Amino acid sequence: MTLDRRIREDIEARIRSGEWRPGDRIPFEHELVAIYGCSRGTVGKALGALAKSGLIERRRKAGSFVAHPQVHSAVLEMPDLAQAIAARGDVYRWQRTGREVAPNHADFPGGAVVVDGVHFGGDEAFALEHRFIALAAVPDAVAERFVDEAPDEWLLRHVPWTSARHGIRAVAMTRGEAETMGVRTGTAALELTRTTWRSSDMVTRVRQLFRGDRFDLVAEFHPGTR
Amino acid sequence: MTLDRRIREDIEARIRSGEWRPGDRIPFEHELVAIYGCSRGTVGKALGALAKSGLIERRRKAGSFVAHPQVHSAVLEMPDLAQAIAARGDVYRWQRTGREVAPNHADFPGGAVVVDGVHFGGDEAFALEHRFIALAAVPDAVAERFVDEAPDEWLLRHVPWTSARHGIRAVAMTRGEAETMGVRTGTAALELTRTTWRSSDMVTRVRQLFRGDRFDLVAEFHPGTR
DNA sequence: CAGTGGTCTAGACCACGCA
DNA sequence: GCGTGGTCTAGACCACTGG
Repeated sequence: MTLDRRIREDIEARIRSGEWRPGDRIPFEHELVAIYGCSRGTVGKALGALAKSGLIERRRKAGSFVAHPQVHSAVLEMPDLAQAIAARGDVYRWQRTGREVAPNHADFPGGAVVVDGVHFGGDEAFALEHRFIALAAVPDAVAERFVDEAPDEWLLRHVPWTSARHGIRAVAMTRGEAETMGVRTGTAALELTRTTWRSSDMVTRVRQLFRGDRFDLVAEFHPGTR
Repeated sequence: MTLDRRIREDIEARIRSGEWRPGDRIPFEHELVAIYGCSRGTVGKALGALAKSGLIERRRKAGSFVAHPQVHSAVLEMPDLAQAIAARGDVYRWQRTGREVAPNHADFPGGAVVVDGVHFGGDEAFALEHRFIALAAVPDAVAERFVDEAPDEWLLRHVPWTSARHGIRAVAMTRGEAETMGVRTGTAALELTRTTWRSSDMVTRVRQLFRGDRFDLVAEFHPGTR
């Protein structure tokens, strides 16, 4: 156990136990230096980590204070479909249902490849996918058929380090969607919309539709544990 | 601009631009020390932050390497209902529709308070809520009516620093739910289930139901920006 | 204006793991 | 064995800001 971590966990335990309550000032750096018999650098690193995780606030001249809790953000595990399906014990399969090139799409200067397909788990359709891939950012995509490999896996190998924005909604399936999924029209579905950038260039935009009764997302929030 | 941050952004820019690709080794600490003319501590802090954010991997004796991208987690902003509704320009209102004490609930040793209610935005029902509050962790809850104040706000003031787990699904509204929400039975709804702990004690469990067409969650993923 | 946190330095020792 | 990253030290200067 490193000292840095021990200091963090000591302080976190006092906060979680209620011994130090929101708004309370915790000991100054130089006091913690005396308590733990270490250098200021080590204490500073521990407090810095606690501040980054949102558990404390630090103010010059005033000291460090227990922050007021705000359970307003959580880490959401976005599913890798192939893995999620494999974890359920099913065999994953991608089936492309359509592909075209849109040379002039309003949202994609330089054009886009549009791919439609279905992610299967065993014999059941697990998710529908409708995807745009920007040719300006990923010119290689124009030569790719996406028959044997799903676009997400292909993109992961061809486009390094992206950022993303996800939208999550509940929608009723249209008739065509429901037919493909093998459920009744109007069945509740979880709609995941993801836009992905590399630096400031849009790389891909995808809409994935999951059966509401077969799929759920999980988000964890553990301040200080990050 | 601090030097620590400048080093981080330099390296991140080279990774995002593709100059350094996944799997590539980036310069050793002592090389970066020479490049930036600073101490090893500063370089180490910068690389440590990049590693924590998942942009690089560090291995003893081998060096630091550009990680392979994995867009599998994102920071989800969990809505504060009152704020979310206010942001839409509506007036927020909580209406309790039920409250009882369950002294012997299987999941809550020590019993629980069970609260039902509706979150309104203007005249429209925005979300339904069904909540358990563990009396073992929050004994004060037995005396609280939750008429004037919604349980989430009350809990925020009475139970500091919790961790939580969220589940997100799409469901079809039951007849009773749909009537309360003023929509047709079977309408798609976003179901948010949150369980909250303080240390290892379960504090509360809530199921919130949102109209799918009036509500969406947003999750951002920006490696290195965290 | 005095004391805090923010940042940085120039060392040090150590464990690990590749060669 | 030996070089790497992981951790820590005992200082230092500075900007900010609360009293």
